[in-house]
Amino acid sequence: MNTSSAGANVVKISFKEQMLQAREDAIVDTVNRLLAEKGFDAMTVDEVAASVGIAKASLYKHFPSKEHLAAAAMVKVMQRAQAFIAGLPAGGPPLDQLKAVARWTMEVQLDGEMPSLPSQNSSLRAALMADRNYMDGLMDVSDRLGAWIEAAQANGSLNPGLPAIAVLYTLYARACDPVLEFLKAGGQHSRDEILEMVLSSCFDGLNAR
Amino acid sequence: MNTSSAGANVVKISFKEQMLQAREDAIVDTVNRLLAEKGFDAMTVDEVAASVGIAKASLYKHFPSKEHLAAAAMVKVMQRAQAFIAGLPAGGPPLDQLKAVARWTMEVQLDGEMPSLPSQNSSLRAALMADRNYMDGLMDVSDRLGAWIEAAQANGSLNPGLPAIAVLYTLYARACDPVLEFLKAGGQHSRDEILEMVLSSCFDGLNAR
DNA sequence: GTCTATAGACCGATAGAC
DNA sequence: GTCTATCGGTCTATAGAC
Repeated sequence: MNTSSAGANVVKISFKEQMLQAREDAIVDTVNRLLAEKGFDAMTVDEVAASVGIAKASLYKHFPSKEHLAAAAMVKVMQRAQAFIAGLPAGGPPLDQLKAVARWTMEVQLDGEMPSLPSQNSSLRAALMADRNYMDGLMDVSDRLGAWIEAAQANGSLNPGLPAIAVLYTLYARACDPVLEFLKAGGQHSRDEILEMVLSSCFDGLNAR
Repeated sequence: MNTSSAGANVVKISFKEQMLQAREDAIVDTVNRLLAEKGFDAMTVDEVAASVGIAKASLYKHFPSKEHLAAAAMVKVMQRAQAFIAGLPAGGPPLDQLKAVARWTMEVQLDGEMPSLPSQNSSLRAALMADRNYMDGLMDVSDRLGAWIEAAQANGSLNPGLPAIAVLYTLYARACDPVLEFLKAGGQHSRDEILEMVLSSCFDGLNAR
């Protein structure tokens, strides 16, 4: 095998992989949208295949089960979160960083891009816990948020009476806060107003200050 | 028909109805527990029948569909909420009343007695909206909470910058706040500590005061 | 003997999986 | 495109109350 044919081979493999990757991206995007729209249980694999425009059998060439499809969508969202966090201007007040992340999370949900998974489904939980990419992303995000939480508590901007883990969970919970969809469905407030209200109730609380 | 036979008839009917009512209560309690444990989609009608200890066909003598089973469970929870609200000492500070209701809601969830329904399921939504008892209960509770919210905002204890509807939704959302289950699963905090933390983050906010 | 309610087999639809 | 499992919902034979 000479250099030129080897080169062609390399290009061909790369191209093929690129196609596979592109289709996988299309699948994951579709799954992500369907998960956000209808939730895991209501989403069917047939629907995914039809929506992507490929045969159901082809889906199973990429992902071995419905759970793995959902896990792939979660991985992608987690990577988006990591990218957002990495893109934040470093050195800002930790409280502002936390607020920015909370706001971003809610924006993703309002935009219909946040997969909604049943927290009780055990097979799904197992698939997520077994997914290295997901768990690594989760750990990474948790570490970064945890550091900001502790820094914000240390500098007196965040309530030091709450355990950091409780604060972390409270921030994560904004990703599936039903208040957002309720207010959106009410139609009485703009997207920005909704974001401000929920962000305020989260950080400032319901009490008067 | 003479008086004595009429009397016997009345007693007999009453007894029969009592049996039916007792079984219906058993069904609703079982449904409530299963809904809290596994959610609507994962709960099967066969499972309900087996758990109650009756035949599935007998279930359908009481409730015409799975959705109506869930609606019945929701009605019962709503009635419990109404009873709790009615039992609150009248005349207290409205903010305290709201906190008491929020705490009660979270206790119900922590005790595994809060049905978890998918908010996206349209047939379930339709069944709930069509259920007079449920809607009446929801309106009643919303009216009472709404009055307290406005009173608390008027007396300066609750942030008047938030629309009352946003406050109401935020309180309702405590009934399905995943932070409770996360903290409980963590095992690092007692039930009371968890309640205090979430209640504090809800009313006082995450920020330092 | 009649009548109701039950138990449990059964059906059609649909999902995931291959 | 097929296969199998499972689910919501129905049907029928029967047991027991009266």
